[in-house]
Amino acid sequence: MGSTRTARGRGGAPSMVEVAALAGVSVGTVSNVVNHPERVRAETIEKVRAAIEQLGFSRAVPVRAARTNPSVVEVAAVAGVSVGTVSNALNHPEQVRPETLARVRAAIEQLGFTPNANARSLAGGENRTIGLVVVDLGNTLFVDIARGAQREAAARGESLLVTNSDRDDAQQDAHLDLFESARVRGVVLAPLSDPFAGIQRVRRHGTPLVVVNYDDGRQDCCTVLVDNERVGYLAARHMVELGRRRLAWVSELNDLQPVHERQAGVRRAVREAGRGVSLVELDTEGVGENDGDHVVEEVLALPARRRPDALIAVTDMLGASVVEALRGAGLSVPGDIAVMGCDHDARAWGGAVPLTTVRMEGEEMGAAAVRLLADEVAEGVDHVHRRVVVQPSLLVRESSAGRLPR
Amino acid sequence: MGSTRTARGRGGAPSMVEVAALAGVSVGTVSNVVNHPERVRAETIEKVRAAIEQLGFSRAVPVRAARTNPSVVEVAAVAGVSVGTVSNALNHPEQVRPETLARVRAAIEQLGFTPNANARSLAGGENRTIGLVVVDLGNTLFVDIARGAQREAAARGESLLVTNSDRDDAQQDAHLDLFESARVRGVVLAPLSDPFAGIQRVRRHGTPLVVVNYDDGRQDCCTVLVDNERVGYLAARHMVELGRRRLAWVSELNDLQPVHERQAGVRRAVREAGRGVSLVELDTEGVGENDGDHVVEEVLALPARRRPDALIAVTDMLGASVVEALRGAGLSVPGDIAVMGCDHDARAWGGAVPLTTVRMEGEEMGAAAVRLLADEVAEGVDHVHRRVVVQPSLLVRESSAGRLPR
DNA sequence: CTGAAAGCGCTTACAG
DNA sequence: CTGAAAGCGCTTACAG
Repeated sequence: MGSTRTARGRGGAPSMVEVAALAGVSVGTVSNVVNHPERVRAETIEKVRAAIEQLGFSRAVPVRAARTNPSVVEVAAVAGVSVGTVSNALNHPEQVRPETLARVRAAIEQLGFTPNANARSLAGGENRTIGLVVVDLGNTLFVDIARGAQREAAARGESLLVTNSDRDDAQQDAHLDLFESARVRGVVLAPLSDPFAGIQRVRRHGTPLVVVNYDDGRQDCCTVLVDNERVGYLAARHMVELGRRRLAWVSELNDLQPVHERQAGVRRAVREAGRGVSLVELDTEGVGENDGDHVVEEVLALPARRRPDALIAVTDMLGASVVEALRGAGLSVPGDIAVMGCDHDARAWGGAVPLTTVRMEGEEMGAAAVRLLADEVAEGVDHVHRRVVVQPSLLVRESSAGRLPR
Repeated sequence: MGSTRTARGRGGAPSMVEVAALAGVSVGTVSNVVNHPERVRAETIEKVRAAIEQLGFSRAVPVRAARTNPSVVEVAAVAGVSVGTVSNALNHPEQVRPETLARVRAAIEQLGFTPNANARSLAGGENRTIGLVVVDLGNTLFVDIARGAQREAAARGESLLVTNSDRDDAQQDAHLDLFESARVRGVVLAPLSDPFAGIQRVRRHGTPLVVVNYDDGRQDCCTVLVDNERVGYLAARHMVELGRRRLAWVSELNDLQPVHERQAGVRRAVREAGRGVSLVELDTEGVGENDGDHVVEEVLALPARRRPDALIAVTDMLGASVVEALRGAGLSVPGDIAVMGCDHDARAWGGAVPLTTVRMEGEEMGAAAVRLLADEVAEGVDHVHRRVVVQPSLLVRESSAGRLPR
């Protein structure tokens, strides 16, 4: 990348690298001459100082230094040992004599040596980094998953690298390949849609993989799931406990597993509530997450005695959109109709009425995923895939319970 | 890692690797025999089939395959070319004859070859990944920064790896070292506190670095900042425009730059508003982000004619806490006192009254950082550090403007 | 257009 | 406890 430049101007000041080249010594030696001349033979000092003189070298704050990293070879030279010993000092310090260790560590410190992880990995050293591919960092659930995974990884002395596929299948694949090509220890995937192809992609190389928040039903990897049936159950039970009697389930009509499961939970709660409580299912095809107006039209079209007094939306986004539409139609929330969502999604939190929701325990999910991955790594070929199901919890806010007294 | 196992049981079914070993051929050849026997010499087919027979090998879904990646050597063998040509097919396809290219690509496909990025990087190949170290993914601002950075990186064909230091200096350092050791193209740092040491840490290796959301005043790297003076200015002007006359600035008394700047902006807006508008500054030492009670005590202790009708808190967290405390004291928000925060922080969004705030454009900040980094990489030693200042924007909600009609 | 060879920076047996 | 040597999987000149 060429030479160094001082902060003061564009002088093109020479770097230690150039001095070393001119003097025919290593950069470590030049550094020693500058910082610790007592460690260097008089003859070498003279040679280096001549080079310094000739090039007009002076230590300066570089604006943008050439990119350069000392290697084990230079560390070994400065410490006066072989590269094998440097490597041992790094990886098996207990096998190195304390004094030798101290000398190596001093050299590392002095040179600012940061081992090249690529070389280390290539040579068969241990890799303690995990990759997490997340479908959408804009959704709170996945941010929570990332945070939980990060904490668990840190607690285990591993590093977590996060990648956001931004709801794009091609990017998701690219990120899986990226982690595979980096030969990370394992991958956690929170996918957009059925991750079958992605799983195959990782699995064919035998890389440990855990899938979060998607049950493909094939059991071909460890999985962390939310109990979505319970999500719906908690929601409907909440409305019943508030005294609501005519519940409505609002969702897009589609094949997504979580949607079906939540719906099943709602039905179960209504069934358990007995005679006085009824359920209307407003699951229309093509209702997007911002189609509250559309939903409200349907609601208002119902005969008065069938009109619901509680709406449960499959997601917070849809719930928030429904709240706005109801208020736009002159109805009060929750006075006329209580509303809630599911998901605990921050994108839905800007509305006028704080939205009741069912929260999935994202941090716990992320932590569980890292634990499963660690087990898979540890167990090797004896590993048997497991699934962890995390329980959701209710979060009551104004849209169902009204403004809280305090 | 040992042998493969079928999904059906613990039979210890043999893998292609073992077949290859027994037959004395490459895995690629075994694969060819199984999938494309027409490509293999009759003699070899016989040898491999004998091995398959002897080991009882059958293609099966492995529960957990041994970890194995084909290398360029195997690709070369299958394609019938040299490894140099495989490399050229990968990196300089225009230099390879179309038919050769096709053969190499077929081999890559067939073997499921994913190049080892570590080896590639070591050998001097190009590295297109950027590292982002973020202080706290729990804070919306940094999630937005990550998303913006990720989009800009993707648009440029680069991969962004995100790491969460979780408000821990030691982890921040570890992550900087992690990216340095991986020899990423460059690093973006959204630091916890003064990043001077961290900057040195990266800079000494000449690695391109951009700092986001912290101005250390030293100009020793590219920086992306929010105009915090304007944050305060927008907040105070908003209150004035709503007709509020006695503003209060609420913050912890400390040395943080953003705090001072926001305060300065508030003062300017009040000054510009002229005679009718006054400002009280409630900046008490030791007021934490949840000390709303404490703040409200101070407010209520003021003589009636000096009691503020608008509170501007330095952060959303403090603002939300103040809202709760005011409501607890029997005051209405914004009826008696309008309140707002600064930061657009999702952690503060659970309260009963949606909080007006000033939003920092996190996505824009992240994107700008990646652009600066790309410039620094492209410009090499001719690079001169720049700073980008992003403008904040007002987000009006109920806590200042009252419930919106629709 | 293709191949043989050197080398990137490490780690790991293996001698000593 | 330490050193010399081989090798990890690539890319890059350099010959052909």
